[in-house]
Amino acid sequence: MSTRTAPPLKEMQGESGWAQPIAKESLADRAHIALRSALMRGQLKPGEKLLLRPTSQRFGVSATPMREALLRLVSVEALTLDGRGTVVVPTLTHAQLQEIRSIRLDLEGRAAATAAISAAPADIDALEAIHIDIARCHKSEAFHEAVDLNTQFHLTLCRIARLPILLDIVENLWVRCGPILSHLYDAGMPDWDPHPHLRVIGALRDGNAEAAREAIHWDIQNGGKGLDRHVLAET
Amino acid sequence: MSTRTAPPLKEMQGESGWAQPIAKESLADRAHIALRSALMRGQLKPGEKLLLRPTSQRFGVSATPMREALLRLVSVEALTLDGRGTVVVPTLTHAQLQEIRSIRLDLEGRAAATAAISAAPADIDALEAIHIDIARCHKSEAFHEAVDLNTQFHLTLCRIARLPILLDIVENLWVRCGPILSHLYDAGMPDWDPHPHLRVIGALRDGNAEAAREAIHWDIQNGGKGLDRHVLAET
DNA sequence: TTTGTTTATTTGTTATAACAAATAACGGAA
DNA sequence: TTCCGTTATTTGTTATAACAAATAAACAAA
Repeated sequence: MSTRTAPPLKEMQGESGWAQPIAKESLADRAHIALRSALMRGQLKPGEKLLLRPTSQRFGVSATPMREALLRLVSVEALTLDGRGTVVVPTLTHAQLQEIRSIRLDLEGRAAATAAISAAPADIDALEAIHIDIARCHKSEAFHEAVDLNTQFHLTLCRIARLPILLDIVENLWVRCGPILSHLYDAGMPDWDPHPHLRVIGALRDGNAEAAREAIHWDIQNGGKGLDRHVLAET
Repeated sequence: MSTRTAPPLKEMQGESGWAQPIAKESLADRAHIALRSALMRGQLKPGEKLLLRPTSQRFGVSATPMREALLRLVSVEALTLDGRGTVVVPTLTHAQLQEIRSIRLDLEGRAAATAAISAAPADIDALEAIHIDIARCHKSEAFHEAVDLNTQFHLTLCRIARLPILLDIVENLWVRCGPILSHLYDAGMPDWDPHPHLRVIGALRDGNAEAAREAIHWDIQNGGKGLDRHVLAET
C-alpha cells in the first residue's frame, strides 16, 4: 500500500539523515495515486462508472491491484458502489456539500489557528507563492489551474499546521469535492479585492490565531457559494 | 463492500415502505465488520500483527477477501502496514492521541450543538438510556462494558445530529483509539458527580446548543486524561 | 558461545480462472 | 412496431497458484 511505516533501523545508525528507507510502490499504490489525483483534479465526472476489467486494462495491470486501488477510494467515500458493486464517481448532494463545508470550517479553522502560532517564515512564503500563482492564473483565465492551486492553498495551510491526522481528513474532503470543483470556474469565479487568502497570509505573519481562523472561515463560506447554485440545480 | 447504494427502483412502486433493497454481504464485508468491531472494542492490542494467511484461515475465507478487509481498515488508518507490508495494529503516540482529541473537540462539539437544536425527545431518551447503562456498569465495576458504552454515547450523540459525514469521521477516530481504550479502566475510572454526560443531556433537553458544545468539550478533555499517562509512559 | 552462511519456510503481491448474478442482445409472437 | 422470453456477454466476487522478497532455522566455523 502507499504509506508503509519505515523500518525501525535503530536510531538510523549514528549520524542520521542519509539512508532514506526504501519505499517500493506496489502496482495497487500507483493505481491508487493516479486515481486519487485524477479525482482531486476533477478529471472524473460524477456518475462515471469505473468498471473493473476495462479500467485495469487502461492501467495495464490485472484485476487484483486495480480492485484494491478502487476499493481503497471507496472506503474513504471518494468513490461509491452502486447496487451491483460497480465503482462509480459519487454525486454530491447539497446536504453533503454543506456538511463538508461545515467540517472544513472546523478543521481548516483549527489548522489556520495552529499555523498562525507555529508557522516558519518559509512556510508562509510558500503559501504566498501559491496564492500569487492563483492570481496569475486568474488573470490569464486559466481557471482550471486556478481551481487546482486553490486546493493546494488550503491543503498547504493544513500541512503547515503539522496536524497530520487533520490533514488526512481534510484531504479526503477535498478529494470528494474534486469531481464538482470544476463548476467553480464554469460558474465564473468572482475576483475578490482584497482576496481572502491575503488575509490568511497576513494573519499568519502576525501570528494572530483567531484572525487566521476567521480569515479562512470567510474564504470557505464565500469561496464555495458558486457551487451551491450548481449542485442545487441538479436535484 | 459494505455500503452499497440502494438501487433506484423508481419511487418504490406505489405505496413505499416495505421492500427493503436486498443487501448481500460479501465475505470481505463480514470480515471487515468483524475486524472493525474487534478493533473498536479493544480486542486487538497495539503492535499485534495480522498476517494474511493465518487470519484468513481464522475467518474461514480465502486470502482475497481477507486482504480486502484488512486493507480497508488500513486505508482509514485504523490499521497500519509495516515496512514489509504486514498489517499491524498501530500504536498511538501522545501527539496523535492529542490531535485526535482536538479534532473530536471540534466535530463532536459541532454534533452536540446541532443535536441540541434538532434532537427529538426520543433521541435524547436513547442517549440517556446509554448513560444510565454506563452508570450501572460503573457501579458493578464492569469497566470493560462501561468503556464500550461510553463510545456508544459519543457516537450516538453524533448520530442524533444527523451529520453522516461527520459521524463517519468521528467513528474512525474512535476505532483508532479502540486498542488503547482499555487503559481507561485499568487506570481506574474517576466517577464524576455530576457526570458530564448529564450536562450534555440537559443541554439537549434545553435546546441550548452552546451549552451542549461546552458540555461535550468538558467530557472529552477530562474523560481522556487517564489515557495520557499511559500513552506517555510507553514512549 | 558466538558468528556467519546456507537452506527452508513464511510473507505480501499479482495474475488468472471459475462462479454467480446481472445486464445486454436477440428473436419470435402479438 | 412493441412486448416478452431466451441466450450471450459482462460484471463483481472469490479461490488458487506462481513469484519474489524477507524471515526463520539449521548448521558449520571460529
